[in-house]
Amino acid sequence: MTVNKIHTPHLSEAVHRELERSILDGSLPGGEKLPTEHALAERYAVSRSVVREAVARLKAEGMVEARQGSGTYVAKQPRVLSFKQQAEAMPELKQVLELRRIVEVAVAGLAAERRSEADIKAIRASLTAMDAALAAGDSGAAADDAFHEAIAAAAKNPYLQRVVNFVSAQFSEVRRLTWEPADYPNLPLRAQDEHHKLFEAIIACDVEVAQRYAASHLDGVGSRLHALTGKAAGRKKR
Amino acid sequence: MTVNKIHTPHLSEAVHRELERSILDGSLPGGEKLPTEHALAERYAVSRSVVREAVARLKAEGMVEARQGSGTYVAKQPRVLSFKQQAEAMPELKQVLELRRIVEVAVAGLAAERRSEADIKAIRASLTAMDAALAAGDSGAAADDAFHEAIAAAAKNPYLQRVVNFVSAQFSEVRRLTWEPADYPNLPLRAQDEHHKLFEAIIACDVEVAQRYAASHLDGVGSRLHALTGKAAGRKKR
DNA sequence: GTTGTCTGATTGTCTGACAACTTGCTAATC
DNA sequence: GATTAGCAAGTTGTCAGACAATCAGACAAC
Repeated sequence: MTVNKIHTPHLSEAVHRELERSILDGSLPGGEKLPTEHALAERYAVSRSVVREAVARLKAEGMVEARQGSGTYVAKQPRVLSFKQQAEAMPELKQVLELRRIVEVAVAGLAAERRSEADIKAIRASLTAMDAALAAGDSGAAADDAFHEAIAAAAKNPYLQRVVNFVSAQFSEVRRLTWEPADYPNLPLRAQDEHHKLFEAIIACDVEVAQRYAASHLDGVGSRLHALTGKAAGRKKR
Repeated sequence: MTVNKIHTPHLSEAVHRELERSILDGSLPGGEKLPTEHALAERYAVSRSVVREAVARLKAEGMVEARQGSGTYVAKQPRVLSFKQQAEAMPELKQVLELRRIVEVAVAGLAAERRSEADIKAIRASLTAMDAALAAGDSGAAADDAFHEAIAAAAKNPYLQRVVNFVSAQFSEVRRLTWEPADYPNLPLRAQDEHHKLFEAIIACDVEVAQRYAASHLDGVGSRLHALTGKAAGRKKR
C-alpha cells in the first residue's frame, strides 16, 4: 500500500482548479455570486455532481459560501486560507522572504537553545549531504531543504516548524536554481559556508551568534534571489 | 446580500466534521484506509452523495487521498494544512504565543516604519472602540481583534498579515475572557494601556520602541493566559 | 518467482427526483 | 402610498440507482 502514488486527474479536480483560479485571479471577486450549479455543469460539460464536489472543495477551503435557495458566493474576505493558496494568490517572494527572515532568525536562536543530540545529528546529516553534493557537482537542494527543516525541528515548536516548512517550500525553485552547478558555480559554496557557521553556533548553544548567522544567511538568500531574478529575466529575452 | 449570514447546518458538513475529528484525534491515523463510502453512508444514515461531499472537503484540505478502485486513505503526512487545521490538531496556545510574539514584534516595527495616515486612522478607530467599550463596561474583544489586524495591515506584507490574523484567531477565546468585565475587571485596562503605548510609538515611527511595547504586550498576554488558564481550571472544579 | 488474466470491490460520474430554503413579485390591508 | 402576507420560481441539499473507470487480489501459466 503506497499512499503517495500519483493519482489520475478527475473532472471534479479540474473544475475545482478552474473555479479556484477564477477566484484567485479576480475574475470572481469577493462577495460575487458564482454561476448556478446547473450553469457551471453546462459550461464545463460535466454533471451536477462533479460541480457540487468541486464546490465542496472550495467550501472546505473557505473560498466560497453556499446559501441554499440563493446561490454560492465567493467569500468576502477569505480569513483562513492555506499557505499554499496564499502563495498562489501572492507570489511575491520578497514578501515571503521577509516573513522567512523574521521567523527563521528566531528559530535559529531557539534551535541553539533547545537542540538535542538527535537534532544535531539530523542537521549534521543534511550538512554532510550538501558537502557531498558540492564535491560531486550534484544538486544539494533536497539536503538544503532538510537542513532548514532539521533546524526548525530543533526549535521544538510545531507552529514555527510549519511556518518554516511553508516558506521553505516557496523557495524550493530558487534553491534548485541556486544548486545548479553549471549555472551558478559559486552560489552553493557561499551558502554552504553560511550553513556551516550556523550549525557551529547551534552546536555551541550560542543563541545570538546563531541568530546573526541565520540573518546573514537569509540576507544572502535575498541577494541571491535578486541575482537569480535578474539573470532569469535576461535569459528570457534571449 | 449579506455574505456573512450564519448558515444552517447541513449533513455534509456534519459528516465532514466527524471524519475530520476522527483523523485529528488519531482514531484514523495517517495512511489508514477510511471505511468505504457505502459503509460511511450506512454509519451516518445519509446518502452516498453526502459522504462524497464530505470526503471532497477532506480532499481539498489535503487530509485524505482517494484512489479509485481501492479506497480513500488518510494522508500520511499532511504537508500543507491550513492554520485552522493545525490549530485544531495542536491546541498548544503557549506555542502559538511563541510564534505570535516573534511575528507581532517584528510586525510592530514594520508598522512603525511603513504606516500610512490611513493605517493610523484604522488603528486609532479600533483603539477608540476599545476605550468606549471599557467606559461602557462592554466587551472590546472585537475591537481588540481589529487593533491587531490594523497594525498587521500597516506592515504592508500580506504574508505577515495572514500569520498575525491566524494567531490572533487562536487567541480569540482568551481575548473574549480578558474582556469579560465581571470576571477580570483589571485586565482590559492593563492591556489597553499597552495598546496605547504601542500606538504612540507607531505614530512616532519609532521602530525600536514599537517593538519593545509589542514585546511587552505579548509578554502580558502570556502571563494573562497563564492566569486565565489557572482560573478556568479552578472554575471547572466547582 | 514473475507475468498475465480475471473477478470483485471501490471510487468517479451521470441522471432524475424531491426536500428545503431564498428571493422577488403581487395582492390585500391599513 | 406604505406595509404585510402569500405564493411561485429559482437554487442548493439530499436521495437513489445506474454505469464507467480503476484498483487489488487470486489464480493460472510459464
